[in-house]
Amino acid sequence: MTDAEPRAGVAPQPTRRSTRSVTLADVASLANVSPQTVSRTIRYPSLVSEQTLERVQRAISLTGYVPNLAASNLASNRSGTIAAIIPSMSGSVFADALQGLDAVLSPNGFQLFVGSTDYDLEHEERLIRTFMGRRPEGLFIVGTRHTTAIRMLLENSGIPVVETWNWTDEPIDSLVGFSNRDAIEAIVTHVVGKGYKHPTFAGTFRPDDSRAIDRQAGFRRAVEGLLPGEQVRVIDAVPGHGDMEIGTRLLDEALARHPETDVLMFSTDLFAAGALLECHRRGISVPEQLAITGFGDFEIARHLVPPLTTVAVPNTEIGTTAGQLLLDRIADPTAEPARIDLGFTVIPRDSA
Amino acid sequence: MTDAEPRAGVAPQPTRRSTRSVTLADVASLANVSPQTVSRTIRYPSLVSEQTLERVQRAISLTGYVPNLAASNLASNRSGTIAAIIPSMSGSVFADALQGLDAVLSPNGFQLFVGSTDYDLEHEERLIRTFMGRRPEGLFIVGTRHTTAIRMLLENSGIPVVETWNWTDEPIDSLVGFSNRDAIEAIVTHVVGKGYKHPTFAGTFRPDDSRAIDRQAGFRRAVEGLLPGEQVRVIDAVPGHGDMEIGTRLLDEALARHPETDVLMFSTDLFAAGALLECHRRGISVPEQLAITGFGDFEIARHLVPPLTTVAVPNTEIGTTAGQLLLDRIADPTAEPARIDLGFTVIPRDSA
DNA sequence: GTGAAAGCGCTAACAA
DNA sequence: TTGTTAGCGCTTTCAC
Repeated sequence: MTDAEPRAGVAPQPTRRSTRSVTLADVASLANVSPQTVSRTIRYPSLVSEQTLERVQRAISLTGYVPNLAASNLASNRSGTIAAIIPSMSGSVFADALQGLDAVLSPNGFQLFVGSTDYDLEHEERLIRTFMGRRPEGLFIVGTRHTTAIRMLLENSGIPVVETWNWTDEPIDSLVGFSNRDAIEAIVTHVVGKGYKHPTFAGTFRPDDSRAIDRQAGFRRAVEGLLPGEQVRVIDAVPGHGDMEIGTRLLDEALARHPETDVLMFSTDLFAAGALLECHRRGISVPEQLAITGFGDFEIARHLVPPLTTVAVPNTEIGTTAGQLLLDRIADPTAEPARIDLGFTVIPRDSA
Repeated sequence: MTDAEPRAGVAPQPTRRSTRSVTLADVASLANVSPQTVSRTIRYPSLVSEQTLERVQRAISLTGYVPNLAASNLASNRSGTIAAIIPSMSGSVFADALQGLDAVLSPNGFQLFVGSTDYDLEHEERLIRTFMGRRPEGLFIVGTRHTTAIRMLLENSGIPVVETWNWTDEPIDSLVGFSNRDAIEAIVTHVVGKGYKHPTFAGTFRPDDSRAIDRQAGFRRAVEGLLPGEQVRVIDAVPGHGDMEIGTRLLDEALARHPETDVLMFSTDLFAAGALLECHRRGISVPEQLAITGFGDFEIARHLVPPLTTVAVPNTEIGTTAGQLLLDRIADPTAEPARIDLGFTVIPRDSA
């Protein structure tokens, strides 16, 4: 017997290691059917005979078979995934939208890939490029401002894309959001109607955070329209650890730089809450000495003393609506892209 | 010319449609190199000649090639994914951990699959089964209680698993957490040391939320040990919309059922915040008439008036530590599983 | 109702 | 430094 002769009864060396996990073929040979029949049993149980069904199911549970979705994906050209791109995971608003998205998608068999851009469009671009490698069947993204490369990539991707949380006349594909600008304009209109004459707007304005920037623009437009001649006062702070902490810093700065302010309007409820609680501590009475408003209608807004005047926005609904839209367009790729304005609601409370 | 003879110059009909997207082979033929060289150029640029590198990179950008990771996964038996299983996406604590996890994983080329169990172990089981089909290279999971089927599945999965946010002597594999029981015991010890004699514990206690249940157990043990003869008062509420709202309901019930309470201890800061703000509204002075404590050291805790006595737990650090652990064990599968107790810190403030 | 053959797009292993 | 070959585990297509 020479080396060249394979020994009888011994399988030839495989040219590469397998995953060593249970495969369709293993289940098939245990159940004495073809691999194809196992696949059918799993995906279309009604197409196989009852006897086969039973045999295969027993083989599956005996072997602990877990289908390899990468192989399935490759063969079927369907990934069963949706990519979700958000600015940040912490901070509840986007998490709420994700929860809504997942609630709609997961019962329909889609899994969610999540990535955060940290409010950075370059980072967003890298993230999306990587994610596209998974061939997601749909994409959920916060914001309507993107690099031109990403715009092109997504326009040509052939999958449904839902931009969210902003409003634009030129979405890449579908859009589920509201106008942050109009929302701030509405709350400014509300407080001006209440008699306030010297509003100051306060927030953090990262260059790539178009929602915050839209809000600032809304403030500017509202003041110019409603209080002609009035200075447009905007205060910003660098983002840091702790939103309420930022609120107290913004309060400090507003008091120092614009003591004439009669209503301090924040770009989120968390800043407003920090400032309002700081007012308590300093004995500044709200709204008598200084009125305060927020944005977002977080739960804390209605529990604060006094409760916070703010704008409610549809966090969770953005996720569920976008999810449903993606499902519809995956089911029927000829469906038209949609533009859904979920709007906002000014919530008048006692802080202004 | 018979039917059997292929016509000269005409490729045989493909037996199935391709994905119709750009492939390695397309790039290769454009660059006049073999597919393997394209693969190498992408993955190990230093192994190809400068000239080839340039040619291939030009071909890639010309074609807009995006590698198909499902194919890569299948061929290499490496998915580049980590699965993360959390009870809920909304509510910042787990989102913070996810953020930490992603911060460590994503620079190392891993993508995160996220699923939420809604505090339901059966749901968790279904979720994990589905996720395993993606062949994640590691698994991050909140909690140490799982169905026995899942325990077995994960023990035999061959991938590193990190359980988090609890403490146990029998983890499936690695563990990064702290003892919720000890944490509550510590804060009870603190308030008893301050002279309080009639503590009541309040929270929501879902059967599958072992963290909340551990906290309740810690309270019981502490009271029995420190205040012999004292009744162990626990109030629960059904989970609902709005944590602060739950806090006000729990306050109501504590006042009604246990008026002797001198310190009301909540299982999370959010409940405590809701109750504390409700006390303001009702003119109940804190801590004079009623002391209040929380759990978690959320940002709001130090901004409340009076600031909230609570227990700080390492939310984000759980994510980063678990992520590092997963990376280490993926790099070196022979490494020992680790058990890391990140501990907690009682934060004495003025609310108790 | 079931099976055989081919191939999805990539990488491992080996050869040159 | 580069190319060739043989799969990874599944689904599609088509035949029976």
